[in-house]
Amino acid sequence: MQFKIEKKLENSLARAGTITTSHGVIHTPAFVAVGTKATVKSLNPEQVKDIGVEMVLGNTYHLYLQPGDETVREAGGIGKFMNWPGPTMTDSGGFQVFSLGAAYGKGVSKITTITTPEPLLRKEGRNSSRPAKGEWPEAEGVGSLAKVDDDGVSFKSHLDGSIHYITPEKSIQIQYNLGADIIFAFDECTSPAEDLKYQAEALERTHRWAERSLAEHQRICSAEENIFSRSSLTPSLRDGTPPPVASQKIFSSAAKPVTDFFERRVGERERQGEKISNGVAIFGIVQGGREESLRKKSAKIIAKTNVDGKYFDGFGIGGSFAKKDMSSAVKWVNEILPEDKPRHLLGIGEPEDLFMGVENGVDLFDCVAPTRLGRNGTLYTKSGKIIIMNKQYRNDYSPVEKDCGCYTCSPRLGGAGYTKAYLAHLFHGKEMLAGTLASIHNLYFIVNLVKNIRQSILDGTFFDFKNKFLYNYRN
RNA sequence: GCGUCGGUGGUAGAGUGGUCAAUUACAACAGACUGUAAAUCUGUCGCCUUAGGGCUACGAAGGUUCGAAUCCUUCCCGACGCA
Repeated sequence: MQFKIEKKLENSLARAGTITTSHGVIHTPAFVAVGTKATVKSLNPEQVKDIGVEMVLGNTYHLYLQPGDETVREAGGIGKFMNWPGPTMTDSGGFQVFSLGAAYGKGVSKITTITTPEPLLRKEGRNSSRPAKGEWPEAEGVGSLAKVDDDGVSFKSHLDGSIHYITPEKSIQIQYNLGADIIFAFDECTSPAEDLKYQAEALERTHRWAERSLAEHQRICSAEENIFSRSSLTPSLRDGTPPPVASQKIFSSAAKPVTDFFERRVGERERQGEKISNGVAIFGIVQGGREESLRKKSAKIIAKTNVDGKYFDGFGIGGSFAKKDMSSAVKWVNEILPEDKPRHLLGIGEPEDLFMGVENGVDLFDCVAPTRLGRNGTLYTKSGKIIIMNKQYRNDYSPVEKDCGCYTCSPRLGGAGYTKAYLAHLFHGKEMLAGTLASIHNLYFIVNLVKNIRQSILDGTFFDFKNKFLYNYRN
């Protein structure tokens, strides 16, 4: 992976650049489509591509549970598996520590209104030792499906109740099997309801896990280099016989031929003439809640974390934010992180947040909002969000947005394109097409917004564009 | 014509003397959703209201009762059976 900055915007941290991976180029700032279970919900890859998406984000935890990372590896990696030819990244499962753990059943999410510790929301007795095999400590968190200890996280599968233990090493191993271009270190996303003491403890843990993630990444990719580099690729391996001992440790089902997959990757890298020591880039994740000292400390530590001189290739900024805390947290962090590496603001992507993030030095975003809102009947427009099921749209025969270039809004087949009345009808009728057309529009809206933001950086018109857009958007 | 069963809020359908303005589902209306346990979830859903309550309601009209959607009588309507 390579990151190049094309232009920096004066009087801000904003920059426009490119990330090059063996599967293609991402023009940053960019919005990454979320495809948790190796699918951008309701869309096929061609639709995703036509929308203008340049990278898709899968999830370690979800794909590990179903269909299993081994299956994805055998399929040739997440991109090949889902028939998406472009760049991919996988989240480490760190967010599920939060969403299935501290946040479980509490109505707390990425964005909250909580800005002070709320003891009532905290679980009792957490941070104890790892549960014994086959046991789930119900008493320690009512209904919670994730439990953190210093070594890793116990998850109780939401699919079948089975218990799984994921460590930083395990997360990286799974992510290697998933085979994305960019992977993330395993982290703990904390709830803002936790007190400062817990935030600090969790942060220390995240930092230790960052180093362990990086070390495991190094271990695997150097093993991969040894085993699969051209010079050492032995004839027996080409036949698909089991790889040597070193890789058997890495891949539990070593009997299966894995050579094709790696040969393909090696070949691809060589064809592109890239001098990359490994095809997989790893991003470290900065946490620290809303506390300035913790955020800055985290940025410093993650930035300088290295294993044998190998540093993180980029950075994720994680956490559950109160809206008003987000810009300051992002700014604190990006002022410290090395300028020459990409930063990904994890899970954030409302229009206002995109401007805020870019202005404060963010290069990559991902967010479930466009697809989830779309499926649930809320559509982005330049003058704010609309709920398409509302009565007023039942007989509105105009497109969602007149000058929108998305498939849903554009004239097709000699007609005028889809109308609000038609979308309202599809939603009221619970038709599958509803979610698809709405997701296309919303994803296009957000992806295109970020593209326009990028262009405004190149043109030097960022602040003008921002002010005009937000004025209209907020009515 | 005789007999049987039934008529409940926009719909379906519970309730069969007081805890019933009436379970529930659907529809309707409004809202939420930010590294996806989400094609999900929440609220409202007779009328009025100074939000405590007031008023009108379970086909219609009478009646029994302290009290009726619930029991009785007559009528109207529907389904089925027999003529």
